[in-house]
Amino acid sequence: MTETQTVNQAQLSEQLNAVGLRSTAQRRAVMEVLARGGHWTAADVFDAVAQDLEGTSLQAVYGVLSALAEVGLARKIEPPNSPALYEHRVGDNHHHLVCTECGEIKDVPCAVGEAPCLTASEHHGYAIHTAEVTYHGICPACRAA
Amino acid sequence: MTETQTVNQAQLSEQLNAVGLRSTAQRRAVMEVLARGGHWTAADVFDAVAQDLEGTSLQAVYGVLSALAEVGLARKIEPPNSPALYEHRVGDNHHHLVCTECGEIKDVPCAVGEAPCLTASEHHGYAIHTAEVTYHGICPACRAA
DNA sequence: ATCCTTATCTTGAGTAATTCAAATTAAGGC
DNA sequence: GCCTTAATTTGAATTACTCAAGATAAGGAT
Repeated sequence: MTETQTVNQAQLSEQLNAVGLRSTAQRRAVMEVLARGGHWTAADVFDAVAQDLEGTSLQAVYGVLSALAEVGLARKIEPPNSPALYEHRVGDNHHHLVCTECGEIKDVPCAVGEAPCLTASEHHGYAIHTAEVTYHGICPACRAA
Repeated sequence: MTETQTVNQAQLSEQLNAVGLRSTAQRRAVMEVLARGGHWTAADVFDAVAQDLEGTSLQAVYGVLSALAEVGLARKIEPPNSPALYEHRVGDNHHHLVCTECGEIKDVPCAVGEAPCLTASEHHGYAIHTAEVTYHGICPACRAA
């Protein structure tokens, strides 16, 4: 496990340096947490990070998360009625399915192969770089209730 | 103009009653504002309403907007880095184009005829009722700068 | 037309998520 | 191992929104 840790740390440092960010303990810790998969609020990440790295501040976590999102190492999603969520950015273009009752969020692969909705019919002169699809529905558990 | 006002008021009352909501001055005022088109924050609506209808509270505006959104007379959108926006619900299924620099938001008609992305490839048992597409890009003004 | 019930609005306070700013600390090139 | 500058800590502030109790007004019944 110490071995694995070390390997990860080096990989994380590389990733950070590659995008021009300094490799700090806080950033590596946040990246490790996100790498576990799933969707995390800033507070969730803070709690998880605090276990490994005592004395980290919530503000630092906010700063790290937005830095990572800015350079594309993490993805920020902002669902209705929920604080912002962050996820480890895997290269795929996946979307989100959110339950309008309980707020649960699931990943769904991009509907038709790659980026079906990436081309807006009228782009108003915008240089479009991403398209995000959010499906709203009711999850099985809430339908039952 | 008094004539037009009267007509609008009656139409608005009908729309409200049709969905089982009481027709109040505040609700009609908010509906008139939204009918002007564009995207409005709760605060924007409040400012606009306050000119016609003195003594209206911001909380009332919040209440009216969520009531209207709930019955489908208005649509709520929640863009990144911006308070929630409301727009008059026209029946079309249009989407939004948001500038990642300045936050400006444009409407775009649904890309391929009707609801191209409405069908998620994996629905995880959810009953999906809407799909929302948000395009992220840079507006002409910000590209120039 | 007036009363009565209940939805809606007002007033005032409270909260959660996030941001700002000044001082301190630590990365990484020299 | 310095030195510059980015990043973090600490503490406070702000924004967007929600909650709750009492007052008001819609709209059906009388």
